[in-house]
Formats: sequence, C-alpha cells, structure tokens
Amino acid sequence: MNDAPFPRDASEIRMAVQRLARRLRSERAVETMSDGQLAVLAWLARDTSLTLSELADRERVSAPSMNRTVNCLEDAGYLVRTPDSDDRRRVNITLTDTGAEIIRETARRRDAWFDDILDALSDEDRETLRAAATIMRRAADQ
Amino acid sequence: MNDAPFPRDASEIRMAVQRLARRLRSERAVETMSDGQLAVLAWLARDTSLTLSELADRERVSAPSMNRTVNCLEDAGYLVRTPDSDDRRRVNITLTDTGAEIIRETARRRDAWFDDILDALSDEDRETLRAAATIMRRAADQ
DNA sequence: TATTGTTATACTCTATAACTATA
DNA sequence: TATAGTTATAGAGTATAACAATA
Repeated sequence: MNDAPFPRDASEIRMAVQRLARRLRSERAVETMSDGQLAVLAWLARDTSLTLSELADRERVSAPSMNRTVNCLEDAGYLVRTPDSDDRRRVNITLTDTGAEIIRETARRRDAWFDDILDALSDEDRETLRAAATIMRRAADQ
Repeated sequence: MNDAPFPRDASEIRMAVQRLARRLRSERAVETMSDGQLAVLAWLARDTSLTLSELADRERVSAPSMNRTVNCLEDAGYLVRTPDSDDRRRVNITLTDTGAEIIRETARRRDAWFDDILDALSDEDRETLRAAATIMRRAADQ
C-alpha cells in the first residue's frame, strides 16, 4: 500500500487524475499567451462567433475582465469585433486567420507531449484511457 | 500522420483529465483558500518540513511570491517557521495541527464527492477508471 | 426600465531587483 | 563572494460599481 490517508479507489483515481493534469499543465510553456487568452481563441475556434457576454459566461469571468482580454487579442490581430446588425448593443467577435492559426498550432504543441506518451502505450492501455476519458468527462459535469 | 487539428485521442483524453481535475479542485475544506495556499499545505503534509526555496521550486513560483503565500498561511495559523539550527540562513516550514487538519479535511471532501460519482457507475466503468489510474500515474512520472 | 458593452478603480497574485544576515 | 530569506515595487488579471448606447 502507501501511506495515503484514505487508501480507497476514490483516492487512488483522484490523485492519478490530479497528478496527470499537473504534468500536462507544465508541458505547455511554449507560448507567451496566457491561459485566458488562449481559452477565448479556443471558444471562437469552436463556436465561430460569440458576443462578449457569451465569452464571459463560458469562461466564468466578469464582463469587464473578458473585455480586457478581448482588447488584448484584438490589438494583437487575433480577433475582430463586428457590431450586430439586428441588435446594435451586441458585438459579434470572430477569429482572424492569424487567430485561427494560433489556436491550431497551440493545440498541436500542447498535445505533442501526450501524443508521445500515448504512442508508447499498448493498444489495450490506449483504449482504456479513451474509455476512461468518456467516463471522466461525464463525471466532471455532475 | 496526425494532422487533424482537434478531434484526436490526445486532445480528448487531455481535456477530460484537465476538466475532472478542475472539478475536483473546486472541492476544498476552506472555500476562501487559494489553490496556491492549498498546494503549499499539501506539500508540507507530504514532506513534513521544507524551506522557502524548496516550496518555491516545487510550485514553480518565485521566492518572493512563495514568501507572501507562506506569510498568509502563517498568519492564519496553518504553518510555522523555525530557523534551522545548522544553517541559520534557512527557515524550516512545518504544518501546525490546524494546517494538517485542513489538508485531511480537503482530501476527505474530494474523496467524498468522487466516491458518490464512483458509486453511480457500473462495475465495468469503475474498473476502467481504476485501470486508467494506473496508466495515468505511470504517464505522469515520465 | 432592462440589457450589452465599456470605463474607472481597487485587490490579488505574480515577477524582478535590491537589501539583510548568514555562510 | 555566494546563498536564503525578505522587502520594495511594478505588471498582469480579476472583481464591483458606474456610465453610455440601444432595446
């Protein structure tokens, strides 16, 4: 065994998840872009066009905070604001080509380390992780 | 080889792991305590006694930043500083009983939440997670 | 009057540089 | 001279409150 305070399945699995998550996080120190900025680009890559409030909701951040992040990304040329033609209070935010490329390249780099890990696994282990991912995603949403 | 931008195994599994880890992190004993503070207590629970530099290295944070975190935790009564008797430049940092209890209680809460999740799973899914935990722990150590 | 986006301001956490006290 | 810890100061990123434009 080990000297963990609660030597049960929950502890074992929980600690393995947290440990791997920490390891994954340490692998992405390639870009100068912050997590928050990157997350915004990722949402836009996924949903094409979002308003400021929608981005703030998705990142669970205040509107002023998101406004600041969007300003930085706009200055850097990664996204553009377009006033909504129907409701002129709204501003639609979309990626530029540069922004889209950044998100693709970053995802590629972030996955590079984990790709190598997966390549070194047996087919069976890889399948186990794939199945576990589905279960974990469902669990996280509860 | 792997040119697809997003929907690949590495991305899917990585995001599931990070998402579950984020969810687990939200379960803590003291709601007002930051991740950084909690991490310091966890290191001390594991290693008994550490210096400021050792804590800064482990959390990959600057010494002044760690100093500030340690000050907060000291003010709150969760840890104590003791000058090293051999090398008087060093300061040994250890948990108080209160600090140790915080860590135990946090682990208990995280396990409790995760226990409920596990209980609701099928035997097969639970076994998948258990097997995945072993693989993830091995991966994290590489 | 309510909603969307924005500005003003303050607080937390982080870093680098400089200082102190030991070695 | 080098090292461990600390203090001073500044830069991100966050929040709440208040304001402008539109519905």
